[in-house]
Amino acid sequence: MVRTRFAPSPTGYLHIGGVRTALFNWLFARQHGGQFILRIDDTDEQRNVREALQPILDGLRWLGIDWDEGPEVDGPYAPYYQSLRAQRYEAAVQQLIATGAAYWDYALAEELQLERESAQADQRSFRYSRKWSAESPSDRQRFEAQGRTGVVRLKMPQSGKVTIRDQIRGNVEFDWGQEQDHVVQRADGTCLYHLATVVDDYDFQITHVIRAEEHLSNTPRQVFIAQALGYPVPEFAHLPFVAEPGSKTKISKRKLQKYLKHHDFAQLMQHASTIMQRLGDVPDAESFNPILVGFYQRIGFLPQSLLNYFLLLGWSLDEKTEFFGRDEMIAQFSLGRVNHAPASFDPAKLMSFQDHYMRGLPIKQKVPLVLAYLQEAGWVTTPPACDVGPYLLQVLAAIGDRLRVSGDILSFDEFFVDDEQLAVDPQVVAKCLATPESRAILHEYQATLVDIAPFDSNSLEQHTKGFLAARSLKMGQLVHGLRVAVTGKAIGCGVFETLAILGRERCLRRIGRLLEQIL
RNA sequence: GCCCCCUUCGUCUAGUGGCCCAGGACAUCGGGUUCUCAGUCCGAAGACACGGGUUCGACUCCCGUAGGGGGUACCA
Repeated sequence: MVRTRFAPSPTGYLHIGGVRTALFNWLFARQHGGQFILRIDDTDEQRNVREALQPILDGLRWLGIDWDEGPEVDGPYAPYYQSLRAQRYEAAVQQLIATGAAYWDYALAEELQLERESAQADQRSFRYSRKWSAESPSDRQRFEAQGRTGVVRLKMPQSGKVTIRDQIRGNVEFDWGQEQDHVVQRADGTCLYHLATVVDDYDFQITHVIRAEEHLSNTPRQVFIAQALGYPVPEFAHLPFVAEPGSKTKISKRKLQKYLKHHDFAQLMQHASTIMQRLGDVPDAESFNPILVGFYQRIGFLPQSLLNYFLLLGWSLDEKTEFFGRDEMIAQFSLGRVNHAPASFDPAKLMSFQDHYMRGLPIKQKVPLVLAYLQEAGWVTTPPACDVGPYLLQVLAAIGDRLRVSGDILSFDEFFVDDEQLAVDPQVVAKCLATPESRAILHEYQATLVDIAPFDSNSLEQHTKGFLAARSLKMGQLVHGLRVAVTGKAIGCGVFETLAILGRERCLRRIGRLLEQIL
C-alpha cells in the first residue's frame, strides 16, 4: 500500500512550491490506489496554529487535493500535528541513547565554534570531537554540576559510505565521514525536525517520501536515525525546486517585493489589483501575491488551470501533451519523468492555462462563478432576482473569451450599473465624438433605434448596415461613438450584442444622456 | 572551505549515439480576419554552458572547467 504525505508548517500561506510538492505526492498516492496524508509540522509553537493552518487547508481543498488522513478528517494514526507528538519523539530519543546511536552532549556554543573555526582554517569539513560527550550518568552529573545543559546528539558513523536510493535521481552516495553529530533533542527537551520527521513517517506508515530537493543533503542523517530505530527506510524522491521567475533560486515567500519587479509578475498583480479595487477590498500586501495560491483563488482562477500548470512545472509526459484533466494526471504521472533541474515559475504561462480552461468552460458553469463577484461588488442582490440567471447567460455569451478570470466580470459594469451611475471615460468621448459630424450621426442613429423590432443583435446589425449604407458611411464612423455612449468605454463586447442585452430603453437613455452632456 | 544536486530557445520542456543543421508549448515580433478589445488563422525569430576525450558518428557516454542551486543550525 502506497502512503505519501505533505507536511506543511502552519505559516498562514500556501505557496506554489508547496502546492507542487503536495500535488506530486497526491498524484502518486492516487495513481497507486494509496493514501495521501497531511501532517502538520507545527513545532514552532508561537503562532496560532488553527488560524495559520486554515488558508493552507482551504487552498488544498479548493484545488481538489484531498487528504485521507490529517487535520479535520483525522485517521487511525491521529494526532497528525507534530506539536502533539512530543512523547513519541522523546521515546525515540531514549531508544537512540539506549542503543548507543546517540549521546548526551554538554559542549558550549563557543567550544563548538572554536572547533568549527579550526576546521575551517585547515580547509577540512568540521566534525565535532565529542570531547564533552557524556558516557555515563556520572559524566552527566559532572557536566551539569559545572552548570552546563545537555543536548542529545546523533553518534554518526565516522567512515564508510551510504547510498540513498532516489526515484528521481538514482543512487546518490554520501560519505558518513562528512556527516555531523547532529542534535536531535534541544537543551529544553524539545526535538528537532529530522528526528520528528523520521518518527512520524514511520508511525504513519509512509512508504514514499516525496519532497523538495533541499532535503536531499539531509537524507543520510534521517536514514541513520531510521536504521538506528529499526525502522524500514522509505523510498525517496527529491523534487527540483520551483525557482523564482527568471532565476534558478528557490522561490521564497520572503521576497515578495522583489518578484513584483518582474514584468509578468507585475502585470498579473496589476490585473488582480484592478479586480480588488472594484470589489472595494484592500488586500494585505504580504498575503496577496502571485506566489500564493490564495491570490488565484481570490481573483477567480480555475483550480484546473493551477493544477495543470503545476503538473508541468518539473514534469512532462512527452513532447506534445500539455492539457491534463484530473483523471489523466493521475493516470499518467510518474516519478521517473520528473525533471532534475529547477523550474522557474512563469506567471504568463500559468495565465495561458487559465485562458485555455476558461475558454473551454460552458457558459452555464461560468454563471455561478461570476455571480459571486457581482454580489460582492453589490451589483447583484443576494439572493439574486430570478431573471438574473438568464441575463447573465446573455452577458457571458457576449463577453466570450474576454473573461479570463471570474473577477473580470467586474470590468463589464455597463451591464450591471444604473444608467446614471455608468462611468463614461471623457478621453474616449473626446476621441470618438470629437467632430460635430460624428455627434450628428449618433444623434440620427439614436432616433432610428426606436423602430427596430425585434431589438436583438441580428436586427440591430442589419438595421445599422442599412443606415450606414444609405448615408455612405463606414461602420467605424458610428460604432466607436455608439459604444462609448452605451458602455462608457472604448473597448468591450460586440456593439450590437451589447445594445441587445441592454435593451432599447437603456440604450436610448444612455445615448441621449451623453449627447446632452457634450452638445 | 567541505559535501550533494543541476546545466537544451527569454520561460516550461521533448530528446537514452545516427530519425536533430534539435521538436512542442508560453511569451515576443510580423501578417490575415473582425465595429473596438479579446479571440482565431498564417508566418518569423530564438537553445544543446565551455574544453577535452571515446566513437565512423555525440545534445545524448566519460573526464575536467565554469556557472547556478542546496546542505553544512539547539530552522524546517
